[in-house]
Amino acid sequence: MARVTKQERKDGIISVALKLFSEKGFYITTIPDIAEKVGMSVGNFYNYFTSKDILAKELVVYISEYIGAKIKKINESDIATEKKIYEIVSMYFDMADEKPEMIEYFLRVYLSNREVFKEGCEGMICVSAFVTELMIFFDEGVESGDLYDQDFFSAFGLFMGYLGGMVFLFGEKILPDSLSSYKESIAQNIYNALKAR
Amino acid sequence: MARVTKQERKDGIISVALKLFSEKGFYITTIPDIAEKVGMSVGNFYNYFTSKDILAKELVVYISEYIGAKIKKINESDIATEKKIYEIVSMYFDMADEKPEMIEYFLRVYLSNREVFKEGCEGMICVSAFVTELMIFFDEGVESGDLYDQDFFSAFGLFMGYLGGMVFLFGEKILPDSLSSYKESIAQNIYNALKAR
Amino acid sequence: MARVTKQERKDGIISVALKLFSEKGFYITTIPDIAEKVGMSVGNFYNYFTSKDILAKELVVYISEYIGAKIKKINESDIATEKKIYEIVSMYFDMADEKPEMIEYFLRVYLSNREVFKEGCEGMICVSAFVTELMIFFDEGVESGDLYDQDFFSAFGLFMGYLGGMVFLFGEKILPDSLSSYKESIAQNIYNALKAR
Amino acid sequence: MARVTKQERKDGIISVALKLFSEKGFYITTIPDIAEKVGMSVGNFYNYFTSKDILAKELVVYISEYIGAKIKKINESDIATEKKIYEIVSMYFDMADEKPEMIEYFLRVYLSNREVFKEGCEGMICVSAFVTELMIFFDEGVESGDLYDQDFFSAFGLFMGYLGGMVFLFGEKILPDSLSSYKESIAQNIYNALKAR
DNA sequence: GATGAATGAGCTTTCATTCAT
DNA sequence: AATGAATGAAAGCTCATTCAT
Repeated sequence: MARVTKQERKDGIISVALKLFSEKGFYITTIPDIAEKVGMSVGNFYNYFTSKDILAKELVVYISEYIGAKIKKINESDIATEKKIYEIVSMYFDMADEKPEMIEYFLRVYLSNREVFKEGCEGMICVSAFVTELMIFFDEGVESGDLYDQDFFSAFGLFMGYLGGMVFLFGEKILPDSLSSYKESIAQNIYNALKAR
Repeated sequence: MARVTKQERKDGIISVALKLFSEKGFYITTIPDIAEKVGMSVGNFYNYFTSKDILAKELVVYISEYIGAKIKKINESDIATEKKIYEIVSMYFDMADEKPEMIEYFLRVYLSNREVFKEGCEGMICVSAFVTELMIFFDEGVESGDLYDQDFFSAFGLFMGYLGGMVFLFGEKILPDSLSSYKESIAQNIYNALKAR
Repeated sequence: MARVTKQERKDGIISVALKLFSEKGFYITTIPDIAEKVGMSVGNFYNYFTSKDILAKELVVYISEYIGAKIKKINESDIATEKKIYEIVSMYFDMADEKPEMIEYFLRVYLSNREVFKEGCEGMICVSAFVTELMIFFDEGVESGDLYDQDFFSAFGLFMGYLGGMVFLFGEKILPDSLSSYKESIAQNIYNALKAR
Repeated sequence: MARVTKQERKDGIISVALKLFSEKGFYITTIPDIAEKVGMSVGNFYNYFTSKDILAKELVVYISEYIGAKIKKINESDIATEKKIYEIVSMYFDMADEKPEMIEYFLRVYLSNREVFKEGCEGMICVSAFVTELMIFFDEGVESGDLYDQDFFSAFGLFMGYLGGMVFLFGEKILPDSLSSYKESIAQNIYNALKAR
């Protein structure tokens, strides 16, 4: 009778790797580091992920799907576009507070180590779950007449760049206040930038 | 007569390192890589920079001062705040076009490899030249009644996150058009977000 | 069935390192040198000793305990103090003949490379097993009325300095005869110097 | 008008090298270290000593002659052999107090780094000035009937091993008292060991 | 004599990955 | 599935020595 199933082991690795990669960086974190913290042998690690790079890529997909699901829920809720913006900002900042690994991994590992994701994550492949939902949000906002009809990437860059930037500043302990306290003003700024004119 | 002065050598290293670090990443780029491309021996490299980390830190300062000077000029010009925003966006995107190493270094090396900059670049020390100028821009905009008086970091995060995000998308070859073509709409979005209300 | 146990591997390294360090010196001997002679890879060496310095320190302790045990046996034997001196001299010279690495390591590596042993071997920490036994010998000699009651370190310096000096001269091939042939006269000299007066 | 003569420069190097080699060890001390402390360029250093090894060898000769001269004076003085022993011990310990570099260099550099002195200092070549004087001391002592007629090297090993051992213990800060306070008892011990019987 | 930038071999150490058990 | 010893290429960095000026 196995103590842990294969999936549980995999989840264990994902959880530990996310933490270590986001805290110490991709190159600083070693496979022995991860294996030890998971409580398994180095050799066995390779039964679950065939390389360090593969692990890194699976992590992006994992996060993308996780955030994508959250945005999907917001998209499907019956609230105004302006409110949706607030909800997305709120969700993002709450996550940065509660599961900082995810956002930090995104910012510090995925966005920065091109070499690692070059093969297998071309364009937005590994991140499509999450991008697609934002696309839906934006399209619906335009369709409903709430948002100005502009290039999607400009809107996307604003949204994600802004949120990422704030989380980054927070991570650097540069922000004077909690992330939460910025939710309102930032949602407002985004809405002002994107709203129909 | 000396072929190259000491300063020229140093500049050569800076230029090559900027290119390699931003293209291949900090950890992938080796000192032998840099030395070879500069055309000097590994040992001699260390006569100019006492460690790889030190080199990385000097590069941030170098870039920060470079961009800071550009923004300073815009700050000092006699144009409306809205126009200034456009000028900054324009300068940033032009730089990303012509000297992509600088922006890329910022995004991919400085912002991501915390370990490297932990000691010596605490907070915004190494980046102050550039942050200070943006602060001045913002303060003057508020004072003149053009911009809404909000937390500086929120405005800063919007500005830099947005621009960084767009350059990132461009670097990933995800943008359908040139960066230049986005100047107007992005400047507009930023202005809409920050303007007095 | 495992070819070699982990302890056997460690012993193999100790034995080879002792030989090389004592013959060629600490700085001249490289880890690749050691690994090759043991028949293992450089990387694997570090699974047994986490650094060259650590190896050096473990070697001193190893030798100190080895010699300490020998002296202990002599201390516990039921013979006169004068005879004990002879036995110690004899044991020391025999060792210098049969396992010259040990004594040479002591003289040429431990006593000379302060930098290496500064941290972790302060005072006589790494060498206490052996010093303690000599202390016991001396105390018992004084107590039994055989030895003159003087400062321990003076007696210690005489004993070890003298023996070390002779082994050194021998190692330099300066001595006209074998070490063995000096046993009697040197034991006599030591006894004359230390005996009750 | 030259500020310093060639010989003065050489003396400067000798003095600095002696200090650094004895304090930090032969391999830890670099030529740039020495050159800087002397106040000259690395390149110029090589105009005075053609290699690091050569410098090391010249230093031994220098010290050997220095100590040899001191012993010579004692040898030539009109005092009893017992008193001469005391004078030599006293001179040695005073030197260890006032110019510790010399003794330390002997113990930690010359006696330990065989590789360095292998060629050019075979046997006792580099150290003959000093050994010769001790030999004279011993021969005269025997001739005068004060000392027991035994193998010179045994007497030499006792003398130098003992003194070296004490200075070593002192250098390690293991001795409870000053070296000076041991002069009497050690001279006594040596005399007891060597005197006619 | 004097300078110090330049060389390059070589050192210690790390780590992704493999594989016999 | 699981272990962890083993591999070996490669990294950052040092330093004795040279040589153009």
